[in-house]
Amino acid sequence: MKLLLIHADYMEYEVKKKTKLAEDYSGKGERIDEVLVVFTAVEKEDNEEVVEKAVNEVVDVARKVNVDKILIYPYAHLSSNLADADKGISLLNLFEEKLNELNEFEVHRSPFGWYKAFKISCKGHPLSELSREIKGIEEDVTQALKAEEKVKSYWYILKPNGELVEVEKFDFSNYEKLEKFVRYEIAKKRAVDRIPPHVEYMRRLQIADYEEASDSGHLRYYPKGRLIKSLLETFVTDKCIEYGAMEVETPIMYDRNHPTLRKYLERFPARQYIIKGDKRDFFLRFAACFGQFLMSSDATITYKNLPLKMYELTKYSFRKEQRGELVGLRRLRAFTMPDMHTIVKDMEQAKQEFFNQYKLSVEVLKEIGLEPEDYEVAIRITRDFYEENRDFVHSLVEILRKPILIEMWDQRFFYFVLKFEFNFVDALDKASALSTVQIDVENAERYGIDFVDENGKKKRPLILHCSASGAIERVMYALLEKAYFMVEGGKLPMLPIWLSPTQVRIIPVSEKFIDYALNVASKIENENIRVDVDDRDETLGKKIRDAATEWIPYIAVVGEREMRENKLTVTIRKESTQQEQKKVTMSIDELVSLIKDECKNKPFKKLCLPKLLSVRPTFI
RNA sequence: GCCGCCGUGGCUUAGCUGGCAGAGCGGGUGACUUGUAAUCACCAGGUCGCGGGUUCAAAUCCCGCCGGCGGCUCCA
Repeated sequence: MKLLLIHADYMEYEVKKKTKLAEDYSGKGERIDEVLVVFTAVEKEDNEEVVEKAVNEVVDVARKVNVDKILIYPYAHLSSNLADADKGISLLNLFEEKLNELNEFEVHRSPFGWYKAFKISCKGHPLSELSREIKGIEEDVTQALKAEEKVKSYWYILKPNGELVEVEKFDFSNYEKLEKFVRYEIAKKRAVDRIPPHVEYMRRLQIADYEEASDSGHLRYYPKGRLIKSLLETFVTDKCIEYGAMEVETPIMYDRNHPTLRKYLERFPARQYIIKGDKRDFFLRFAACFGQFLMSSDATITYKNLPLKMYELTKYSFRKEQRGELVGLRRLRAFTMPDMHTIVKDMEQAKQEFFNQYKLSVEVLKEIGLEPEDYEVAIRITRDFYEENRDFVHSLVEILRKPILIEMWDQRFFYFVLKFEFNFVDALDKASALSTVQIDVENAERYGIDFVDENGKKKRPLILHCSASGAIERVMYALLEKAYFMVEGGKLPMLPIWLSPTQVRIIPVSEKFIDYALNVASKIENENIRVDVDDRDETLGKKIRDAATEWIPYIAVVGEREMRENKLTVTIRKESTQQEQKKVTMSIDELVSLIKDECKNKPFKKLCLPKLLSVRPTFI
């Protein structure tokens, strides 16, 4: 809402002619002496709270300049973002009403939507001309946050035997990670003061880096990082399509004032990126929900189409997280999220899908290289839903057979009644959600999504939100943190073979063997394995060391002996320790089939760097 | 967003009670032609995060900002 306040000797206006938007009015106009004129433009985002605030402002000024008459004068020209006429009129009426309620001023209001002539005599003292811009959005945030604060959580552990115990009564002695996770969730206390291992790794391995020229939380990915990310993206996308989802693509920005999106948005306005357009303002999506829900709402869906699964890899989702919360690959403001939505006909089908997608998520993480012991399960649920679906919830614990943290609420505040997350607990004891599935009971209604049932009747479906792996960047974070745990366990850190940028490095013992090395490399390369050759003029020891610091899983040295015997001497990282390297003599074919076997059913991409190390740039 | 710590060649850093900005790695050149975690020599490379202030003099002291890390808060 925009206000222009003029303290006037008098204000005189004459009502001339209707516009299309005119409200009913039968008078001719009026003249008011010693008045505070409030030129007012009602804007799209305005609401009752904005009016309240405007009233306070106006009263404040009126008292300061000591007037007892106020004229509210609708004045569209103050804003380029006007609300529609209905809203304008109703909020102006409210404005008038609220001022009247104070019984302190004589309140006038000139008619909305008429051409009017006016004369005004501005007093010209320092307070006689003031403008005010009033926004309600900040207020919305605090309201929403207040409501959130009121939600009390009850914490339980669901044991593998199906017993539900209060968190305080659970014996954590064999569940160190779960205990850390629970403590993080409930108490949020940590006291580790150092750079997270994955941040050091992501830079040292030339995977990703901060980009100061962008906003915080937007990273750059070097060739190796891009390759890893691309493989993960392809893998998760393939898994969701295999699961039966239809891949779609939707816009990354939406009208801030779109009637359907607005409400959903207002709850979290502080975390939006806003883009100013010519006529409209836009926000950047924070997930694929908007696009897919709008698409679903326009689609013709019948019971035969259900469950209907739609998938998009959001590149990117934007969330303007608080400044102090951003860390490396763990928490970003722009991230890549596999986002699948499933439209189901009823709660039975929702539960069935929830169960299946829980299993899908376990499988996706496992194939990526994150085993069930690498993460902790949390289920968030409303008490009603739990009471009605106790057996179902308990059936979930059967899947992994490990204790689950349960957070229960007396009433539903979020859009879902049930949600699970797989949380990774890192070297600093921080927990981050990877996979998640939620049963949404609110958005089908909000977006007007429906389907036709067997009897030809329109019905409201339920919707599941599923991110089978969680954000891709966060998966990379988890893999790097996991590598750090390997170091702590006395092992050599590494990525899964299928994600290692270089899978095999060929190191010629001296310059004489470069040709042979290239020959070997091309044989391996033809088998869709990423291989490179260290042709630099360095000592063997140096080249071995460099390959090791790059976490290369297979290092093959070639020289006189290998050439003669047509074999490779391969250092296998996975089987080596910090003290001792595991060296195995094997043929090219043996090495190839070893790697092929380890990368079975995984996507492959070619090496995105020069094959020769001598011509390769360093980014960091 | 709030509080605390940090910011010196591409990287890791010394210098910080004010007085010529130093090293190692990496890079370039040359020598060496190497058998499993750093070969040797020489050379180049610095607005000391940015802006202001104090001072004869600021990487060093003060203020503001930007960025990073941690804590709080938050995580649809």
